[in-house]
Amino acid sequence: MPRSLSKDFSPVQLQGIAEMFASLSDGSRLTILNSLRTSPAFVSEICLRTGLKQANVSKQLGILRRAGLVQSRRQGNQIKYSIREPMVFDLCGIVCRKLRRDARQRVVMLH
Amino acid sequence: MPRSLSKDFSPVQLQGIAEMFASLSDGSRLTILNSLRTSPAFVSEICLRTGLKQANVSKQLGILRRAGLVQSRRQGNQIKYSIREPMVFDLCGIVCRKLRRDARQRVVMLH
DNA sequence: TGACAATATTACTAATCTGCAATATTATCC
DNA sequence: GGATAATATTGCAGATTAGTAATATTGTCA
Repeated sequence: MPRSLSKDFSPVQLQGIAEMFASLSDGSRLTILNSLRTSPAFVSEICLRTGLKQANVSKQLGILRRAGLVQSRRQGNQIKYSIREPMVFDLCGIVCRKLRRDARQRVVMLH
Repeated sequence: MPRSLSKDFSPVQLQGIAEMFASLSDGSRLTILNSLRTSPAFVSEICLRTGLKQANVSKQLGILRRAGLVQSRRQGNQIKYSIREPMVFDLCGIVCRKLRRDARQRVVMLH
């Protein structure tokens, strides 16, 4: 079905979508997601991988979990986080390609 | 190529991606984009379609334009805005499907 | 040129958000 | 139980944001 014929999003949908994008609109949170891409990790490991402070990592993980983007499971003393929604990397890929397109075009415009 | 083998995003890329998501993280802006989906429109038409105030629409259009999501072209007295990046609706679609999945799963969990 | 219409910008308030230090919670081990 | 380690939460300062009213800009037409 061509895009032009697909249905509009409802106000409720748009609000939900906006909130999901808000969860993804912070560099630290994307860094954390990216660090979980290779493999699940404990909070302390995420701190090491990203260089972010523990309190900050916990806070951002809470936001990501409430958004349904990561999941956690206790393992003894520690809590292991993992990606719950791999589609987030699809989103990032789409955006990243767009950013590259824009950058390339900006180069051309200067010639 | 399986996702697990694709390359990480660089810090610079992640920051850019986060900023793009930030542009999309507001209900009014998504409403404006959605209103432009059917057809390009003048600012005054966007106000009518969305019910948003003129100053607000202009402000949000500025953010969307700076993000490279819409483009504008003057037509006499008015300025016509149009979608510059249809991929934004792909993003919304992906997120929307995820929200539906989550909602459905929440229903199941209550049984 | 002057009046008018369409859009952009500015200044502002209220609300929200990030990162941090300090503290609380939870589980393990002795 | 008490000490310790891992994680979560709280309170806070500084920065950012959305929406608004008022004002500035830009183009059209007489």
